[in-house]
Amino acid sequence: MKQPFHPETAEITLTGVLAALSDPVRLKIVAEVVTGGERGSTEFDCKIAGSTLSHHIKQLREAGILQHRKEGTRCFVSLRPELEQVFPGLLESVLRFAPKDVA
Amino acid sequence: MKQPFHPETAEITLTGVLAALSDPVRLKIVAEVVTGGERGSTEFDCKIAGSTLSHHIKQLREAGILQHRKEGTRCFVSLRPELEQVFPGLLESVLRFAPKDVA
DNA sequence: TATATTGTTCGATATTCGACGAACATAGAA
DNA sequence: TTCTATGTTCGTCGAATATCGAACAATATA
Repeated sequence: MKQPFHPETAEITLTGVLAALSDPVRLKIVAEVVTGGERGSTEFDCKIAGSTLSHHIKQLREAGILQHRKEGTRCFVSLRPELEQVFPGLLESVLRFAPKDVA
Repeated sequence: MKQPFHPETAEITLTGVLAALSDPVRLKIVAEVVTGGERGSTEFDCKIAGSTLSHHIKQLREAGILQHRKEGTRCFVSLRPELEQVFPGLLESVLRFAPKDVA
């Protein structure tokens, strides 16, 4: 059960986080995880190919925004708690305006 | 004295703003403008070519973050006030962490 | 008018990104 | 072991991005 790579907390950068959030699909994923907690990676209703979804989740994981846990054949993503310590309040400030793009 | 193109307020998007801010050079420019008000475009101490600087300023302008004013042979950029109306508090929340990348 | 200053635009190059399908890997089920 | 479900990785494509130098445009000044 090899778990996916996550960067160190010290490697989380502001520009990296902003770049990861600057995509509507990824913003939607983050918004769902923030409001609903951990989600299986099939539960996001994006009309994109599975490989593309995997790509976006990887971007969010490597930016330090998401945790990614494998369990059996399933994958679960949740918000990475260190993000709030590194950039307290940032995510909330951004997601407050998310519906403008995600809806 | 043709003035450069600025998008309509309604065209300012969250993802567009985040993408524009997800670059260290641009983040630095915005930070300087926010703290120091209007600046001549030669006053940013970035060690990049003038054409590249022009490109970055264009990105920020087209994202709705900066105003761009030409006066004679000089150019002056300042924060676009509509940004605060569209996404109140967003810029402050981001720039609070800017030194981590800009310094 | 001629020259200098200041930015912008253009062309070239290299990189990255978002998207897809196909192939692969892993783990559980039959 | 064989099959099935679930994701990941790979290869590829076109589009976008970052960077530079060179050429250009506009304005002020000599």
